[in-house]
Amino acid sequence: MSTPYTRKSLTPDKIVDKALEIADAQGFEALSMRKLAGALGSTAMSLYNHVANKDALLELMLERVAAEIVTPDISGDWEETMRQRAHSMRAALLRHRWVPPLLISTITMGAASLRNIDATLGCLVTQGFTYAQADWARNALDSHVYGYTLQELNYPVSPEAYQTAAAQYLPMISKADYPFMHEAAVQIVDGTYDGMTQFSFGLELIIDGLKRWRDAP
Amino acid sequence: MSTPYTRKSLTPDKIVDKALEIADAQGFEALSMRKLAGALGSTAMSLYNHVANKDALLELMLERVAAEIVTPDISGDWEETMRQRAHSMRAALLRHRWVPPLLISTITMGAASLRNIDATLGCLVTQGFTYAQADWARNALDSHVYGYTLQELNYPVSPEAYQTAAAQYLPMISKADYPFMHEAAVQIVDGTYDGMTQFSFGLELIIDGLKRWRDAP
DNA sequence: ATGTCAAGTATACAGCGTAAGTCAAAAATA
DNA sequence: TATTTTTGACTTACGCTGTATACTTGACAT
Repeated sequence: MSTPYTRKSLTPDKIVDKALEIADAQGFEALSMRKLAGALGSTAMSLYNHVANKDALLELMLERVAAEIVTPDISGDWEETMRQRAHSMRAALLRHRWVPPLLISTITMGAASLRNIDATLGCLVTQGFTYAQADWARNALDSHVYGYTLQELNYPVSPEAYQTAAAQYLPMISKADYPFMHEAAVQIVDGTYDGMTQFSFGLELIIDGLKRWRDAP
Repeated sequence: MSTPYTRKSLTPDKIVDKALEIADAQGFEALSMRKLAGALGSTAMSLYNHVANKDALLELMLERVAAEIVTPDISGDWEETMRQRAHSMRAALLRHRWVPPLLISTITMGAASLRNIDATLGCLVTQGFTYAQADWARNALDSHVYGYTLQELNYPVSPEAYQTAAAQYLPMISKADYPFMHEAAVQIVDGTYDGMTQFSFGLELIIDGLKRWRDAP
């Protein structure tokens, strides 16, 4: 009855595995059905026996990524729990750079996402937040994660290279047109400022504000 | 005298105009070079006499959007200025829903973007922030704008329909699997919570935190 | 009047997602 | 065991995409 197929050389799992591998390594635009099939030693149309279409495949991929995010411990200290969740979200987005652009066009309402949201609300609600407050808090925290990571991914220079990059670009930043950016670049070159924005800065700002809000709404 | 078409009927400006029109109305994936040319009464290849390629067109489009954002008044009160800038950024992103997905893949370093960033730094720096602080502050504020709008655009239900949508989906949110989301939905249905997250909430959280940080770093 | 140059157009190519149809192997049934 | 049914893989084909190449045409300077 439930004897496993020996002929199934392709399975949804294997397909999603390879799709993630390709997207992570070569970017999302490099992921075509033909290429994916080729990497699996098969042909494009064979994939459609296991995956409805490319959008469905995408949703499976996003669900995998969602599963990588730490599920909040409902009884854990909310501040530390939210911190960990935010950092693991950022890590997942950086690991899979192709995800952020898709977060808009694709509504991800898979089990992993829902479970995570539920646990997040749960953690906050059991520690003094109302449901409305918990929803707002999660929204504000997630906004920071998404927005910060978006900017981080967009940034053309790697953190180690800020100083040399600033030195290189400095002559191109017209002091007349962009006086403040120019001065900022100068400060990065001379070491006054290392040029690194920090994920934790905004995160702690928000956590701190949430704490204050909960205690004195 | 009038020939069937007058020379130079196409200009970069006209092309970008129409491209924005199509993308705003029908989404980004609906914008193809052939379709765009057709809407301009021309053919696809004609566009290439005025625009290097589709990516270059995109950059022009993004630059137009960037120009819609309020340029901070350097001598204005920083709190109010940042508030206005954030709101106008969000408005621009909502007006052009196709933008956010592209913010990652396309580095926008056009004049309008640079001018805005420069003015933002300037406003903060002239009011007591160091350059490093100003950079962090801008980054945190922009993170909120991008992240919040991203979630807002992704959300499948319009704000007016939250209550009816919650009532509709309630039976589908398993109380066993997602107890907290279930309760949240209940509270939206019974009116305890209107289900609306608010852009200003997170924004004020951050502004408040920045103020505190500047005064006691 | 003629030559030059820029703008418009036609054709073509490689790639895409995927609908439709074919075929052979595995599973179910007899 | 023999036969039927189901299913996964494959081939072909269609309409779409961005754009390279080559050709034509209109406008203007000499």
